[in-house]
Amino acid sequence: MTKQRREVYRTLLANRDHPTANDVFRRVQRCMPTISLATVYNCLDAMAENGLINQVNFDREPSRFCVNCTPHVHFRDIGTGVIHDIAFKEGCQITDLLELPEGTEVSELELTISGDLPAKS
Amino acid sequence: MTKQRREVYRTLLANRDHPTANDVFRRVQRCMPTISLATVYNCLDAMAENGLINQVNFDREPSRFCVNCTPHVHFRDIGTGVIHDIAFKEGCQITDLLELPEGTEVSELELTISGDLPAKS
DNA sequence: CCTCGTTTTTAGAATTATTCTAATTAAATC
DNA sequence: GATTTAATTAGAATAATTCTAAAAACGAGG
Repeated sequence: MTKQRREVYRTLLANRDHPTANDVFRRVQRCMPTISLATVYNCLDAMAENGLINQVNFDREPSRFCVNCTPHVHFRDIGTGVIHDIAFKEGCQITDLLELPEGTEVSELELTISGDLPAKS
Repeated sequence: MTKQRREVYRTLLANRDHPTANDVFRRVQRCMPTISLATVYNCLDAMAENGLINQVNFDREPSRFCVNCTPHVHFRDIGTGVIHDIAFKEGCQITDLLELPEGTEVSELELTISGDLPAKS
């Protein structure tokens, strides 16, 4: 654990809006002007490998990062562009819905959804 | 519909192994040596927009393309690297498992899984 | 608290998938 | 068949990410 990693993590916690690596870089720079973009990538990758954060990919867009460690999926509201974390209903296992061979071991699962939220009433 | 688009589509149908744009380019070149990579991207994008094919994204890897138009998800076997199409069980709706606000309209949904298939017995 | 071996950071260059541009060619419509 | 429109081409441009090599920071023993 280095100063840089702590600061990157602190920044992610401070604003849980699914920033890109570049967003994180610009935010961390405010407190730590000498940090480099490569370090931010390095920190994010290291944290993602250790399951501390999640890497979120929408199509060909730049990766985003998410500190929410509870099981959830990502929903992009097409109207606003905002990405929302969506939890599973109680006791639901996505893999139960799939025709996976008996005994398959799932190590990564990423579900991303785009759509429109209902208009506010 | 142009010669190039027909050929790109024919190539995808001939080998349903989730090729990248570059893979498709190299395959189409064998029959049509003057085709350009930009055209392959153009054709793939056009077909994906019209729902004729699917664009498949695993993390930060190059996009892959899939001619399977039935609803399904993608499973990468970590051992072999092969991507398998996995169907849903009868009558299953993934969005039923999620805490989505009543009335949410889903327009895109992508589910990718990595893991290990059971050893053959 | 000093040293040694290891890991991380840094700046900048390199890579690579993808997109853009402008000119040419092909398709479709009348 | 002429004309309008859209697609193709080659190559340059872009942008996210990764790599490189050197310097700095870390952490475990002593």
